[in-house]
Amino acid sequence: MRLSTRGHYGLKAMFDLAQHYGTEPIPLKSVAERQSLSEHYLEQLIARLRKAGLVKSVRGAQGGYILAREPEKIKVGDIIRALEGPIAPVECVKEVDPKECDQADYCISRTVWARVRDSIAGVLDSISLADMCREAEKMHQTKEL
Amino acid sequence: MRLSTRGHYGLKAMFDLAQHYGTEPIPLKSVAERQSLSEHYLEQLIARLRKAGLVKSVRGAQGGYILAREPEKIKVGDIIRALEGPIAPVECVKEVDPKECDQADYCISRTVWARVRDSIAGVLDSISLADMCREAEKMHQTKEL
DNA sequence: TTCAAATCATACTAAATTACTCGGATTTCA
DNA sequence: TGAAATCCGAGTAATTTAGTATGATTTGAA
Repeated sequence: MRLSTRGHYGLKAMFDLAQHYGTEPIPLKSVAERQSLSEHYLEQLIARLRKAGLVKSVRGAQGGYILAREPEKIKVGDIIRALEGPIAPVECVKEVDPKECDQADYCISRTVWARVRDSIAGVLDSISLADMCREAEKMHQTKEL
Repeated sequence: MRLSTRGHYGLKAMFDLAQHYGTEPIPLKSVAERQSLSEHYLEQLIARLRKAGLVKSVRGAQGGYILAREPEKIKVGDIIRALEGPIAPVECVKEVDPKECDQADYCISRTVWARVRDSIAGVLDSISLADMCREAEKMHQTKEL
């Protein structure tokens, strides 16, 4: 029941972009450094995020990446689906285009996995990048007291 | 965010044993046939379940497997943990012995994954094999009307 | 007593996936 | 014109997955 590093690193990168939202484009190199990730590997991840319409790129010198919309309107679920595909603990309850087996109608374990899927999606779709930024701010303040 | 077939098949097998609970030991061969699974592969899965104390084995002819306790007292979470290890979308929020990175204290994405983990565990630990048997019964009745 | 049905144990393996690296082409600001 | 950046595709070592193969051991029943 593991996420790959794609989702793991990708969320970190998007959170980093969210924390710099509203300024100039952020080069991947700086994201990679701050988050301690491989820049080349991040390139591949951000390509998926770009194709999913979650970030915009600015090419050339002084270029970089920007969130395609406000942090409030990007949910963690959007990011994870873009990087890892539809949420599904098992193939037969994939959010889109599930491959159901012949016994799907009678399969009780399938209903268990559907509940797990909904529970995961519920959490991921309830948290926005803006929520994460607010939590970071709160944590920072608590630390300073 | 996928479960391996270990958890997937393992739950099916345990559900099969639950449906036959209270009778004689059930040979793996019949479980494998009913659930359309490889018997040899199931052997490996059930070995883990036995080591985890969830099933008891009876060796020799007329032998087989029995749930180690009532279906009411075996949760899906017990089965999944025995087969897949501690529940954790990412390494740093493993239920036991998590490998936290240096920034764990400040890492906001980590708190996201902790919430996902708790949500998954909440669902899995709320469903017992007995619940699944009742649901199967209900489904069967509905179908007959 | 012997046979067959079963569990138990270990080793092997093909295929897929993961988590990258590498090399270079292209774009664009200064 | 050069440096900083994105963009693109290929390659790859390591790991995991999903089994298969082989055989030893146990035990109830004919």
